[in-house]
Amino acid sequence: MSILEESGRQPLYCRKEKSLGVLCTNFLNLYDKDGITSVGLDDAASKLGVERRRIYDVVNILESVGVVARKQKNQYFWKGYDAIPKALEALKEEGLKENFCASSVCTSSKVSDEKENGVASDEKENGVANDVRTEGQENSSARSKAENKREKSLWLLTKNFVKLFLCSDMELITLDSAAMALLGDSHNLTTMRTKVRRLYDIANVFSSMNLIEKTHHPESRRPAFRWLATTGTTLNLKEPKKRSFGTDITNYAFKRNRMESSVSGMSTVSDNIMRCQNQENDGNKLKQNMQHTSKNFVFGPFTPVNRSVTDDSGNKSLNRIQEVQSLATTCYPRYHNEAVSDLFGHYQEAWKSWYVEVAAKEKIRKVL
DNA sequence: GTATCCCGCCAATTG
DNA sequence: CAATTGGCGGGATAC
Repeated sequence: MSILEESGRQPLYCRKEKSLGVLCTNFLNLYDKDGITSVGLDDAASKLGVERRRIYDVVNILESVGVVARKQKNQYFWKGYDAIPKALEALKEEGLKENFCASSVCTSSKVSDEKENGVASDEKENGVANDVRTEGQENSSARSKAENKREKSLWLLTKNFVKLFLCSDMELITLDSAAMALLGDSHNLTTMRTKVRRLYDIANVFSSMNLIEKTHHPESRRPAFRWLATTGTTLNLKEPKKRSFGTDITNYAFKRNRMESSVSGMSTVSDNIMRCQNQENDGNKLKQNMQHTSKNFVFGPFTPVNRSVTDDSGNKSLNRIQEVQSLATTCYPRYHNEAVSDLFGHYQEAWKSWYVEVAAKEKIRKVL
């Protein structure tokens, strides 16, 4: 009931609550339990209250890091956090080996386009004799087609994004530079935009998992991301961020249309409200009564990793260091100086293409 | 303004 | 053919 009441005043639609990051967190919370071995897409979609399309996004990204693995249509294996270290290790190796760092021989910084073939025995784990690997001798046509699509997939993009962090010594990477690097050739604006959009998606879920963290590039002040999980022995991620906004894991809410709650269109709204309240689904609602301290609210994926709350499983003291460290950059003082920003604006374009290119190129190559 | 990035159309794949 | 997958980018939000 309260929801209805409140609806009169509040936005009624909050983009942040619908972010992939939040969805990912919920997804993780929902399946990170003992006994879980597989994930059904339909199940996930309904339990989390989102459209199937979104589940694909999350799952594809998570698959790149080993958290889940494709089993069959509509079904994924649940590997959990424990599978992450291994997956990252594999990605790193894979990235170091193949072209990844060496690639920048020519002037155009290209890293991507790796044909993802050759050795391609990228089976994360043993076992799992799997998917469409119709061995045999014939594979040229059928294979290339499938691969072709696979090449643009979120799955691959994610892997490459990770490799960027793992294989280069760049601590800070802007999505633009990442897009640039992972684009390879076509530098046209639209392609870039699309790629960046995807990277935002990926960055979102990674942020929610604390694999990366958003900051700002020291000088340029441009938003950039920093890799948090140390590839070494122990990953210090574990524990995705707590759920935000109450206890409801479902993501039912109003669509983008804000619509004035005063007039028509009420049908859909109330409909949603109904479901929102119910959240009936099963008994496995992970309840975590968030204390609404307005301070500990974890609003979206991009909030600086906040210490706060006495975390249940206190096995993450490792984070502290990095958190403190990042604080410096995170809390970078922001000042709006007309002249400066204006001047900067003029250089922005040049800077964008210049810096991005140089940074990506130089840095990546340096590793080898 | 700029940075983010949700949403869902619709094409490609699968079954 | 229907159902699954999942590119893609328009345009709404957040800051």
